[in-house]
Amino acid sequence: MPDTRRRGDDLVRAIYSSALAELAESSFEELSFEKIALRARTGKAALYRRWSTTADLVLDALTDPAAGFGETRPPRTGSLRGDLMVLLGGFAWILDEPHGRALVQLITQRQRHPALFERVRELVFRPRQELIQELLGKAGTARLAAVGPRLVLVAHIESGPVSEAEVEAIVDEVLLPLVG
Amino acid sequence: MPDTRRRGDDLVRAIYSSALAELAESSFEELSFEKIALRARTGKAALYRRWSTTADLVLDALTDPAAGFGETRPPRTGSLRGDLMVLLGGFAWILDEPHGRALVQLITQRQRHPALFERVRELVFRPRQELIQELLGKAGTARLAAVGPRLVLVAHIESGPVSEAEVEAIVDEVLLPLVG
DNA sequence: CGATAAGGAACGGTATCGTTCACTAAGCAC
DNA sequence: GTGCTTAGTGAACGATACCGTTCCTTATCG
Repeated sequence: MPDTRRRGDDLVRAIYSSALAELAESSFEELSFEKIALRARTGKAALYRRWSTTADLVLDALTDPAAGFGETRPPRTGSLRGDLMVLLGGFAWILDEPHGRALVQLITQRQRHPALFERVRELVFRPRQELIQELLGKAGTARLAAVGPRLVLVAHIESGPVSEAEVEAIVDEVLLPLVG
Repeated sequence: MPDTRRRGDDLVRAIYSSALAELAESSFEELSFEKIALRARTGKAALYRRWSTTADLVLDALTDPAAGFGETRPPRTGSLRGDLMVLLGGFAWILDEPHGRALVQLITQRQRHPALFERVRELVFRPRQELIQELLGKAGTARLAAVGPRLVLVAHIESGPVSEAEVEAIVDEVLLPLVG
């Protein structure tokens, strides 16, 4: 039975994954090295050797490209409506993924962990907002470009997973009328 | 030194106040009978005599009219813009009050404490949404009426207290164009 | 084979838990 | 007022869980 003990990056990625999964299921306040180590089936020592707080660990986990927040490319479907649907639909989808639910837990941490919150904003909100602002052209102020992602986010917080139909409604009833 | 020991409703209101204050400063997960009792300068026994979980306590605290979530009356300033400003401005103001910050802590509790979240929705979101929908007249769908409060809420979550100018921008750049 | 680091158990320390106790202030009946 | 009943105060309890750290064993890699 070879390869029964993970090392290095292999182990680190497993830890990241466990941390985000744990975060998605509970809350940042309830995160602990103990639970993360248990879920990753490793010892706490391996964690303390690398990080000194759960905030540091989560910060690294978010930054890791493998987490899936990396690139957000412009859709180019041909129509503004199509592009908005792809961008916001993708956002809604991510929010329901494990690592996306971890993100949702972090948005309430602005005051207590500014660095963590800022990282979330950089990884999730800013790239989408910038893309949308480009799509909207000269009509798109920063505030207007933020409306779509923000509405999707609150919809998710209030009612859970945001359906395609809901995204459609946001695009058709709010965003398009505003720029048309 | 008379009246040094509170009883009944007097004490209960002090407990409610302490619970919401404690919640505003930390998070729902970190709430404990111990902290609430300490802040209210009473014994834990007085709390356990009335509630069995912090969720029950907070639920009652929110429901208490003295908490300040009670009435939300239509503004009637004469103009749609004025009415929207009053409603959304008032909402933004509440979110920065102690009991409003307690509310913000609860909006992430939908999955773990549905009853608690539902109460928050009833007390804060629904009344404002209904009033706005009335204001908008026949042009106002439920989804459209929710846009204002939702944008104010996310603005608060992302950047802290929402200024009058920010509310003005939401009204002028988003809401009014949508119904004009 | 030797150096490194993972696995896992154990440590003492701390926090909160829910409960119980004796004490005494407050409210009520008379 | 006096006395009785109710209930808030405040401290203590043992139980439990988890904290962050350290230890020894052993797999992995060069």
